[in-house]
Amino acid sequence: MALIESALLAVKRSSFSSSIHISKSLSLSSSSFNVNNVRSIESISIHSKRRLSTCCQDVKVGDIEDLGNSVNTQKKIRKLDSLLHRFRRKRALSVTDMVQSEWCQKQMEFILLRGKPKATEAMKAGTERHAKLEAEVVQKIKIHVKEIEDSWALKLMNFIVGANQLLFEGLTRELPVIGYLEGVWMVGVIDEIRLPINESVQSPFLVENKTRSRDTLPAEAQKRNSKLQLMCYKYMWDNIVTSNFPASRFYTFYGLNSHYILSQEVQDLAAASGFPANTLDDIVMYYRNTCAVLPPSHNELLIRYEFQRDHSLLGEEKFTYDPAWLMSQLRCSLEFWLGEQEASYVSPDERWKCRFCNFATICPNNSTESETKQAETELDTVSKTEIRRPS
DNA sequence: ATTGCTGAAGGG
Repeated sequence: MALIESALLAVKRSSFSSSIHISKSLSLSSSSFNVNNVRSIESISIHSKRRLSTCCQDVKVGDIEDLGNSVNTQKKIRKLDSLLHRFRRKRALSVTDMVQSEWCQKQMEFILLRGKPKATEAMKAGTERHAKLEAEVVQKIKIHVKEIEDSWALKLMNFIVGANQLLFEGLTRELPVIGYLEGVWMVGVIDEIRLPINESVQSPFLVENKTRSRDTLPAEAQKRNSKLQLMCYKYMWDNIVTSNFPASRFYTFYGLNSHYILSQEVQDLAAASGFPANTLDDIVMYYRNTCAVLPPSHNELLIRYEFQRDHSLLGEEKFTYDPAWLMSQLRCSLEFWLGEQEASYVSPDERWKCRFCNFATICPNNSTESETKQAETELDTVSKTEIRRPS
C-alpha cells in the first residue's frame, strides 16, 4: 500500500515539475480484491525519446544484376517496401492490425499512409465502458520509467500479475500478450479471461466484450471480425503457455539490453509483487516461469454484445476455435503486410462498409465500381460535401 | 500544455 501511495506521490510531484525528463509513464494497478498487495499492473504508456520513424528510404537497385539475382532483388525490394517494414519494423504487429486488415485491407493501408481518423462517439463510449470493466478488477497507478527496458519489464510484470490474478481469483481483464507467430512478432490485449473454479478441467476462457451504439446484434461481417480477434488471442495465449519465450530474439527485435538495471521504482514494484529483480533478464525469467505453469485456453470462445445506452446484454455468441480458418486469415493479412499482395477491397456484398469509411471518397474502389456514371457523380458530390477538414 | 505524441483497442 505504501508502495502505491509513493508511486502516486511520484506522479503528483512530476506533474508539478516542468521537467522535460519525463520519458515514459506506466499505469500500474492493484487488484481491488486485496488492496494490501500489488496484485496486478496494467497498461504502459510510453513517451519515448527513442521514437523511431521507420519511413522507407528509396531502395536503390543494383545496376548490374544477373537474372537469378534479380528475382531475389525484387523480393528484397518488396520486403523493404512492405507496410510491415515501413510501419511496424521496430514494433510488432498487433491483433488490431490483423483485425483491421480483415475488415478492409485498403482501409488499413489508408490509415497507415494518411493517418488514422478521429475516434467516433461510439468508439469513445466503448473505450469508456472497457475502462469501467477493467476498473472492476484492477486498480491502476502510474509509474515513471527511464528506459524502454523498464516499460517492457512492466509489461511482462503486467502479464505475470494478471495471470496470477486469473489463477487465484478466477478472472482478469486487459491482459497484455506478446508472441512470435508465423515469423512475426505480435502483440495484443486480451479483454477478459475467466477460470471457472468449480470445474475439474481448468481451461482459461477467453471473452471479448463489445459495446454497440444500436440495440441490435451486428451483421455477419462484424461478428466474423470479432471472432478473428478472439481466435488471435487464443492462438497467442496457447503459444505463450506451450512454447518457450524466444528471449534473445525478443531482445534483438526490440533492441533491448537484457542486462539493463531496472529503475529503482520498477525494482521496488517487482519486489513488492513477489519477484525481486534487478535486470530485465530477471523479469523475463519470472515471465517464463509463469508461462510454464499456465494451461492452454478453452476451445470455446465468447463474445458479449451490450447496448451502450443502458449496458443491457444484447446477446452472447459462443463459438469454437477454428485454427485452419484463423491460419488462412492470418496468411491473407500477412501477404498484404509483407507486400506480397496488393491491398484488397471489400467484397461486393460488403460494400456497405464504405459508408463508414473516412477514405471512401479517395478510394479507387469507388471509381471502379460498375455503377452508372450518374450514381457515381452523385455519390461523389454527396461525399465531398460531408468532408469537413479543420483548417 | 486545460495538448499531442507514445500503444492497443475502441465501433462499423
